[in-house]
Amino acid sequence: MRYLMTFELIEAVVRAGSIRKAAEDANLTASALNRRIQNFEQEFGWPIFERLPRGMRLNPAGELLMQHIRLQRTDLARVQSHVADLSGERRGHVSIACSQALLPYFLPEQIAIYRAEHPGVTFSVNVRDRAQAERDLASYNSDLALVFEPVHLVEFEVLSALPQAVHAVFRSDSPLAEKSTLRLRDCLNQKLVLPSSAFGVRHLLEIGARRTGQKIMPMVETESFDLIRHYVTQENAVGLQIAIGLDATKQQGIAHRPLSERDVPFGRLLLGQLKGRALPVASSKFGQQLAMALEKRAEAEQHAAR
Amino acid sequence: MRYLMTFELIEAVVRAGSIRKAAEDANLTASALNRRIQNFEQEFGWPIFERLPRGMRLNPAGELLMQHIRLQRTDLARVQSHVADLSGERRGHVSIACSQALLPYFLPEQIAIYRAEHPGVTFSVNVRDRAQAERDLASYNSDLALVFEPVHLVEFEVLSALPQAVHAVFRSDSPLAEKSTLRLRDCLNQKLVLPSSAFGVRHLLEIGARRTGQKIMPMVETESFDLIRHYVTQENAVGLQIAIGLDATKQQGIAHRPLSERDVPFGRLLLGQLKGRALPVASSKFGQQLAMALEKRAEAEQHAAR
DNA sequence: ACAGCAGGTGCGTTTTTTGCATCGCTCAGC
DNA sequence: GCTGAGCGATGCAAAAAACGCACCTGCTGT
Repeated sequence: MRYLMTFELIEAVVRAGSIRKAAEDANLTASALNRRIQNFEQEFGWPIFERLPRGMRLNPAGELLMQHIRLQRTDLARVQSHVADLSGERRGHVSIACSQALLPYFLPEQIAIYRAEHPGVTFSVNVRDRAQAERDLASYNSDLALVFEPVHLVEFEVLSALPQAVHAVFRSDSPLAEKSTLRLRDCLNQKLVLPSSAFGVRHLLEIGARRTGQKIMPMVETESFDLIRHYVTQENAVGLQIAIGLDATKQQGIAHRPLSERDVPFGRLLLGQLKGRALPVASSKFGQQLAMALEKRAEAEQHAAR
Repeated sequence: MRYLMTFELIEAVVRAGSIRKAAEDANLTASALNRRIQNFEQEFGWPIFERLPRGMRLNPAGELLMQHIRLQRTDLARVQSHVADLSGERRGHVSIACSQALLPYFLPEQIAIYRAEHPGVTFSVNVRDRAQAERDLASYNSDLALVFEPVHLVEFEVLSALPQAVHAVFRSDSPLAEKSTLRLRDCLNQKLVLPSSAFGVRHLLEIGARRTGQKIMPMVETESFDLIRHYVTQENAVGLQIAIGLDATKQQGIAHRPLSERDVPFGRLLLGQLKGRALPVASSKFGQQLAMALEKRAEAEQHAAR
């Protein structure tokens, strides 16, 4: 889009930190870029950059303008997406920020289902911790967020919620597999493989441990849910994570059982978008599909619990 | 804004209905304008106009684009307003759609109060009936709406509400002035000067008349509240409108009394904006001032009723 | 049949944007 | 305390984009 060029160049300067570097990235001379920015500031009415000896930095007015630029671009994308939709073939791009637990089974399956219907739609999946996922929405870097136990929930519009029990995962020959529900004390005297404290699962466990006066002493602590799932097959240990990241039928040699809600509270897996934002067609429809899938899963889990 | 020129030209074509007329309005030749639009459509990816033998009309894609254009422009105005605000002097423009009853006393006073604080802020006040005020918000033609008994209330975010009794207005020497509250039947046997049926006051009166089985037979029916107020000084007649449009201390020779709520239900005077929209600073602050003024008035009226 | 008005186009002219060379300034490193 | 590298700003000529003019085709109402 030619008429958006100035905005793109401004963003390039923000990224690069100086006109000269940005000009190089954009295949322009520094002088041309410099002039565009000066002209824009004149039209806009105020400077948007601070001129520092070592480059350019946005001033407060520039920060406000950047919000506008991002909104503008994503809204244009939304319009184009709508237009593409009403002219037949659905095209577009869906960007989703999600917790790690969604990566192994749930999201790949859902994306494949959607793309089977609409091959013209592309996806970007970004792993974000529960705080950063919300920031991603607010900066228009992601259309949707699917996160376990989000932190702030301001500017976060919940599209669907799925209660999730914390599950213990272990070798399928472990005696723990004999029970259908585990107590926290069943796990705490085992060798533990846990997510680090930035994660929602760990947060819930700490709550549970505090409530029952027990102490959590992990043997291995990691940021990788993948490592947790695989480590328990190496050593006879117990890992803890949420149900949606586990599927014993798909990984040989492991089993998992929920922890009783009496010991560890349920967490919530939330699907959401930025409050008040109108999503592009593809993102909106994919969000609806996810919401339905989550609901179906909620029913299935409720049924299994009875 | 130079980079918005294309959008303005597109709007001009939409308004004028043809390239040639729009070109004349914009001090351009038809060929130049034609090229800009063709270039834009190429960049956008789809045609946005239908080419008719008698001119141009937006196609569905164009309608979607127009929404984007309007949003874009108002959001830019919001950003500029914010920037102006943080650089000291508050500037900007407030556009408000309002019912006729606000014109004589309430709005002039409020605007004057605001402009005494912030002389850099300009206003546009548009009289709209209760349905059109809501359309004005939706099309970004007005920032705020202050309307009596709005119709749909979809996309309408209520900022403040003031219950309003219907008042009878008459010459100050009328015997009606002796009572503090009037019954509907006190008025219906007088010569009546009423707003026409598009107005909320009339709507409430019809409800009241139907409820009490009486019949409304106006002698003069008008769209001008101003005429109502002045006519009653000419002939010994009774006019009906809402309290906020009346102020006996400011117009000599007239008096007004509320109709009892038992006969005619209270209406609601609502201050609102488009749902989810972020207003420019000036409009937002003026909205807050209006809300406070309405609340103060509500308290005063409640006090007077006791 | 024809006048009137619509959008589209080829081409020369005008305006805007760009690239190059260069200036003045700041600051890290010797 | 000097120096050189890096920064933004600017004068000027070249390149690119936008524009105005003249003219085309197509449709419609009379």
